[in-house]
Amino acid sequence: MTIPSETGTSTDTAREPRRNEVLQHVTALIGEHGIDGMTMRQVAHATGLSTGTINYHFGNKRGLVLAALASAGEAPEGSAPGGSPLSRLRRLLASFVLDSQERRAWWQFWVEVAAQSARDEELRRHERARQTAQRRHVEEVIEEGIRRGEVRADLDAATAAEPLIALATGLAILQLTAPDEVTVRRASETLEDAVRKIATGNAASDSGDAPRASNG
Amino acid sequence: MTIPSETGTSTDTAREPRRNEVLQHVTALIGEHGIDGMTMRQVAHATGLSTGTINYHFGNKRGLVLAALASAGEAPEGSAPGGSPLSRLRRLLASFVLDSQERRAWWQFWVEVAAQSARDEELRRHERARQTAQRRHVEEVIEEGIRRGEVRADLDAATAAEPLIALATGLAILQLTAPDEVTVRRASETLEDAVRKIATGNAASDSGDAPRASNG
Amino acid sequence: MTIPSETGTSTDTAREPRRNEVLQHVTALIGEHGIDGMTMRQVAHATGLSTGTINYHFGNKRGLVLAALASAGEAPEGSAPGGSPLSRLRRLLASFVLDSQERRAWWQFWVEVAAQSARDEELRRHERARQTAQRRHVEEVIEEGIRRGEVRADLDAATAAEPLIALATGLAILQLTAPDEVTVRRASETLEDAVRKIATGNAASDSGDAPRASNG
Amino acid sequence: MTIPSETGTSTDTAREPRRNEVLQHVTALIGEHGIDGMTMRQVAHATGLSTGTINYHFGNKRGLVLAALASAGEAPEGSAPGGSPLSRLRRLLASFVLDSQERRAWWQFWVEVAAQSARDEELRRHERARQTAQRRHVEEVIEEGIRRGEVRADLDAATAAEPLIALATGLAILQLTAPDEVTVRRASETLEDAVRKIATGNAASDSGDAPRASNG
DNA sequence: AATGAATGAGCTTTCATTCAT
DNA sequence: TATGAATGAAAGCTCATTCAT
Repeated sequence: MTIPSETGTSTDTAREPRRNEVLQHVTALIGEHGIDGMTMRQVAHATGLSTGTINYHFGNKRGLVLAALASAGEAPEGSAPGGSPLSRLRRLLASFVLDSQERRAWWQFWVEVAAQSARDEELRRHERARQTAQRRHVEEVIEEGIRRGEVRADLDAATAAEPLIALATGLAILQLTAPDEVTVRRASETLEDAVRKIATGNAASDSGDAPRASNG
Repeated sequence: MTIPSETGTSTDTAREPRRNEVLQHVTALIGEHGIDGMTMRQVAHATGLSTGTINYHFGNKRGLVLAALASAGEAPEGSAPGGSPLSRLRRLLASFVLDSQERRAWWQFWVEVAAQSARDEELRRHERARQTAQRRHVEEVIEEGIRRGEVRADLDAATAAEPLIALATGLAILQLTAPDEVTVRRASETLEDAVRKIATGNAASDSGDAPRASNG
Repeated sequence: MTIPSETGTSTDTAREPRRNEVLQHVTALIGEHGIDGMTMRQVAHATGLSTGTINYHFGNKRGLVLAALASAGEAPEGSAPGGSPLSRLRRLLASFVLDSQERRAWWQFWVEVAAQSARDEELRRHERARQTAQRRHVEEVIEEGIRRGEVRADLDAATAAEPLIALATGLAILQLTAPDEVTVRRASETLEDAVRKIATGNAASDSGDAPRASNG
Repeated sequence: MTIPSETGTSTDTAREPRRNEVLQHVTALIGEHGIDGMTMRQVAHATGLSTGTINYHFGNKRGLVLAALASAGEAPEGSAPGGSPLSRLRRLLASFVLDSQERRAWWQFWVEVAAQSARDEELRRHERARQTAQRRHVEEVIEEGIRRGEVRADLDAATAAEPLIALATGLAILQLTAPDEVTVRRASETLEDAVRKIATGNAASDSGDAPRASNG
């Protein structure tokens, strides 16, 4: 509750540095135990607060989870600004590669939210908003890539973004289920390949032939 | 009691028609409430049995979920045999399009299992086995497609299958989060497009603009 | 149930060799898990029968326990006949020394029955009967010992038996709680000492001074 | 709330008068129904608390039983100080005479613990500690009796204590199994007799016929 | 704002017992 | 006789939530 109104950013408020700290613990705990599996006591213990205090500030468990979802936003380092469109796209897609504990933890959290979203209207709204924002972001990057000549001009940004994200998402889940190095590396290569396929070759390293063609 | 005569697909439909009936209820209930959210009492009520009986046959809730996962196998109508390789591939990918309540229910079940798998070794093994079988199936279909000239010969079946499934999986989740007609139709088109891109055009309709112009 | 009427002994019947086998398993299981802790399934598994069969023959769990109590009678080797009165007494008291797994198991069974008896009228009757029989047995042995001049003539058999058994019983429980060699040896010595104190010295090995006096 | 001012005996009566109240109920309930027979709901009902509260404070049923065992310590009025050594010994042994409902209840609790101890390492440790403390107490009383000339000087306190307690324990169980006045009176007399046998006659009444005539 | 003891509904699981075969 | 699937009451325990302090 009590979302401060006057401070600027929505992610980290001046008067409530504690709040985000709590929500980060919640995100981690959900990734570790699932939404239903996470208990208020675990949150209390992790944050050093009491269950009473947690409920006092977030109303109830649902409010806490919702707040965590709103706060967790997107995968770490997913949308750092700067660089050419293609390099930004690569960086964004790199956040779908589970090569660090941090990334893996975030995706565990996400898949839990996705599962719950399938049967919870409000959660679904949150998650859909996140996806929409992400898709728009990719669209804009692609559009700018086209303007700069880094991306093939025959592409439609509005059509190309969604499959790209879907592919990345599918690969993320695959890595969640098969958490070995080979799977992670293959996912990374597949995503690089996907970028290569939409690139003109003017700014990207490769424009070669078939994706890793290796047959007779 | 009644020993089914014609089916030879499932693991043990032999003398336990009741068993599979229970597991179908479990699959549905997990899709509806999540694994943690499903209660043994719900299962008992849905099946018309008592909780004692459920536990008598499946050991405990975990055993029940595991059995359901093993039984749920794959998305409905996912791998019906017959037809040309490309049409079989289309049919398989069509099971990732959530255009019926049955499909949607199955994918709700699946995403729940995927979430739980991220933190449960045994579930992960099950799910990984399912994915591996699915990938092999797609690989074989593509290989046969290549042999028959329906699929581009420059493709490597072993490499092409995984991204295809990942794309489809990502789209399935997208449809779960945004369960509207537009999203479903777009997912369907994206998958058809993906098939078109690997087809030669001899057997399937072609839109001509392959991601990159086919090379020598 | 169905106690055969025509066969001779009450302990082992001609037509039902199985019955006593079952009850021995029950005795062992009670010693291992307690009365409440023992389950009908354990009995079924141990005997190779089904729970239905067990209940068919003994009515219910209570009947089974009662039958086991009646059958278990006394500590193993407790009342083998033969030998002089004093040696028979020593042999009987030796059954209170937990120097074998068999004895220890029996006493675990017994203490469980004793605990339950404290709040179960019928069990109490059984146990009291066993104690009475045991006391009479000791009384008779002492009386014969007096007649033969092996036991001090100033003793009253009716008064001396009970404390002797009580001492032995108390020591048995002590050994149950402290199952180490020292405690067992000390119990054995204490009982030998008790026998020595009632003996005249004519037939027993010792009539020495204070019981293990070792001070000053 | 109310911090007791004069008692300093128990472990933690400090700021938890409620705790001991609960444990007394537990002791009584175990005596009445046995450890397995006592339910958490019974405890909740008897104490006026909820099962959640009981588990909140004691962790689980096992923790509750263990706490009760630690708290129950010894038989009521067993070790009140004051008086001559022999009178203190008599008073202590009197706690093995089940002539009041309170005593009987305590011994029912105890025999239940003894039974459970036979197959529970931790319970056994508790019970053994209680027995050791009790034996030491008796040893000290006997030693002081010897110093004061009330107890025969040829006795070894370290050796005499254990049989005395074993005898008393065996009699207590006997009274549990045969809860009639005669048995109780006989137990009382047997114990008085045992005291007489170790007394010199200077301070206590003596029947003169020590088990064996005192030697030079 | 913060606490944590207290709650009680509701969960999974066990188990003696029944009964159609 | 013998079976074992089925039962359902009841157990121990968990946990989000409340509330007096």
